[in-house]
Amino acid sequence: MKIADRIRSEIEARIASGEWPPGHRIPFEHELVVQYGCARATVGSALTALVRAGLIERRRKAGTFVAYPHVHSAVLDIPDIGKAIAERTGSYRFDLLTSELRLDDGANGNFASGTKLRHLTGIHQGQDGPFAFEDRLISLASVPEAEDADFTAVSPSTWLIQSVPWTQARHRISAIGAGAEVSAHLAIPRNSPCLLVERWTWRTGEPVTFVCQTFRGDRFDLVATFTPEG
Amino acid sequence: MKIADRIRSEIEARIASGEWPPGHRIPFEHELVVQYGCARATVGSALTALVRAGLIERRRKAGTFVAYPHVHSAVLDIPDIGKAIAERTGSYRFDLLTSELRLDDGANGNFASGTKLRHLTGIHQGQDGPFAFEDRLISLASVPEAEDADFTAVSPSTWLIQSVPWTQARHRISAIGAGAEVSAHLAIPRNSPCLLVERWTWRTGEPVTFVCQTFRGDRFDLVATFTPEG
DNA sequence: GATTCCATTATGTCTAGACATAATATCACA
DNA sequence: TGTGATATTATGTCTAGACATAATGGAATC
Repeated sequence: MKIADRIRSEIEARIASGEWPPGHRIPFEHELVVQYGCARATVGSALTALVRAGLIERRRKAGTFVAYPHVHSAVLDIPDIGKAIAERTGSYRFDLLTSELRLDDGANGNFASGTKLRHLTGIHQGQDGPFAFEDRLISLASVPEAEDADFTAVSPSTWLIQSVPWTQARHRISAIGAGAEVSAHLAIPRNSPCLLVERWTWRTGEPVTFVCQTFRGDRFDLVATFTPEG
Repeated sequence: MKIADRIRSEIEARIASGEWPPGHRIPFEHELVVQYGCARATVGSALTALVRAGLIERRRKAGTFVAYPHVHSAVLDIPDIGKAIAERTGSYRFDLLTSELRLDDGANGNFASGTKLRHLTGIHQGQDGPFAFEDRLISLASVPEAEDADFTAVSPSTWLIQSVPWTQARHRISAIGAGAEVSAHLAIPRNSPCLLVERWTWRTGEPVTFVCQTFRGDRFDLVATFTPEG
């Protein structure tokens, strides 16, 4: 095991066990250097990792302290839906419902008004029926290749992931009742609880795609984990 | 600006713009050393940060390559519910409904059977009525102080965050219809869509608390963002 | 032609130390 | 007494280079 990792995990353990409570000053870097018999840069990299993980705080001249716990954020796995469904049910298919070209009417508020868009809708199908309904807009200004792509062969999600390197994304996760369209496509009663995931994706500040995915509430959930990132 | 940050952001920009597409080999470290006139360790730390952000991949002997974009993960803000509601509606209150001590019956599957537990239920109240219903178990083996804490004064979430440094958490997010209990407490019709957040929290591998929070679907959503962590 | 072995090469981790910066405590001076 | 200059100290960033490790391409061998 790397020296830096050993230092990090030993400090981590002391914090987790409560031996070093929040606010406690941990040994100075030069003390750790002596204790572990390594260079200061090595200690430094271990401490930097702990800062990233939110476990400690470093203050010049004062020293390094165990951080007060705060509501962190967790890492949410944004699964490749196709892969996730295939793993869960054994098979996966994307059924394209509609595909058209149109200009942004300004209703969505994030594409520049008048942007040429490809508008797609479709169903993510698992082994035993529909899993999710998808409604997607792709900016042809950012991704001109999307105008001619064949989305009956590859699902839009997969195609985009393989074709467009994106740099920023924002997700909104909420619960809604199935509307008329969704209930018909997902074969569930109207107003059944569904998980709605809306995702905006940007590349260099330019919006690339906006997608609304409506999942059957009884067949899907998201998992997020938090660990002091190792 | 730090040299390492400059290197990082310039590489980032080239990737984001598409100038260096996925699979492209970026300059060798020793070339970047010459280009930026800095030490190899500095280049290395910039590249390490880019690896963490998932933008590049380094292979010994082969070089460093722009990573193929993949559905990664996003950072989900797990809000302090009280704070979030207060910000959104202007006021917040936690109404404790029930509070009892009991032994784990093995039904939950994550506490050791027979663990002494504190079982709490209550309502998160916003300006215009109930926001969420909470059902929580706290392990008194891990947090003995919870036996005597007064949860009418401080909400359990707030109390726990301030008292117990936790190290691991797992969240499951799903959409469900309001059951009898929830619909009564949240003043919504039965089967209304709700966002269900279940959270397990551990400390040094020991389960600390398990909470089910059921949010009114029409009043709450979660936001997750992804950016190549800067 | 196929396989094994080896030198080469780029990254991975580390050392020892330099200089910068920010925060603190102390001391001199008004 | 209060204030500001100064020395001290711990972290922040960086350098120059060492040695380790893994992957690769090609040479030597079967």
